[in-house]
Amino acid sequence: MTDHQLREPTRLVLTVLADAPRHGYAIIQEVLAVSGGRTRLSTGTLYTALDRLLHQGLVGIESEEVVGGRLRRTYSLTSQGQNLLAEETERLRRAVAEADRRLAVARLRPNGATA
Amino acid sequence: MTDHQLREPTRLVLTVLADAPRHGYAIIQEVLAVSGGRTRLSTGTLYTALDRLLHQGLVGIESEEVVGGRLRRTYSLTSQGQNLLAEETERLRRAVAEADRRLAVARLRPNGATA
DNA sequence: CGCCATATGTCGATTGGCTACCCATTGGCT
DNA sequence: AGCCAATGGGTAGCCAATCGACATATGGCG
Repeated sequence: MTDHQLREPTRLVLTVLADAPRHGYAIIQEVLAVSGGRTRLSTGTLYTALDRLLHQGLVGIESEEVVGGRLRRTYSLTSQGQNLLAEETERLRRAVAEADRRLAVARLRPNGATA
Repeated sequence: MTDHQLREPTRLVLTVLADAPRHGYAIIQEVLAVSGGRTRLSTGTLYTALDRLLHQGLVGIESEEVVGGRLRRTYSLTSQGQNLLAEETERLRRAVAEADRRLAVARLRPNGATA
């Protein structure tokens, strides 16, 4: 199925990787900033998500450098990831329009349509 | 925080209940229509979601009628549910704008996606 | 009669996310 | 010296929502 069902944390990871490659910690900071402090990505969520996205080919490894005996990876969005994010964004745009439309109807009749 | 993180199926249920009360099967049909046949809500998802949403006070029971020895419930969005959907819609609107902005940056430099 | 649409529901497995940990280093405050 | 915050990367176990398959019942069509 083409039904991808991205959840919010995962979608935000792809979003903040869209304009520039970043390493894990930077992704967390960026998501925090973008969401206005609302979405705090935990490391548990992030690294398992990155692992999953790597296997799905949605993100790739930009570079690896050894810092203090540790591997620091910088991740980037693959073209496949870009396509998925673009599709998902279109889907959301439609969902937003639909919700707006229906919420407007609801406001016209404050007590609902008596079935 | 009470970070609700609505998943897509749940959000679509609230969306199609926004303009009019509907019973379960009608919700499934409506979601299918709205999504252009893309999102097929399974009954497993729907009825457990409705149960959850009832307990959370986001949807209410509009009416109940007995048809063929069975209870047919018609659900409606509560004002609390309306507020949540409105908030969620605003959040999504910002997310869409953010994704658009970053995807535009990505298109300006096609070198990034090394994959 | 079999099959499909309508209609409501349960159950087990899977997925993804979350909390809570683990590790290391730099730097500032007391 | 002892501690905390920030930077940086990672695992384990538990939980909630979703998914797929099944169960059940009525009524219409061929």
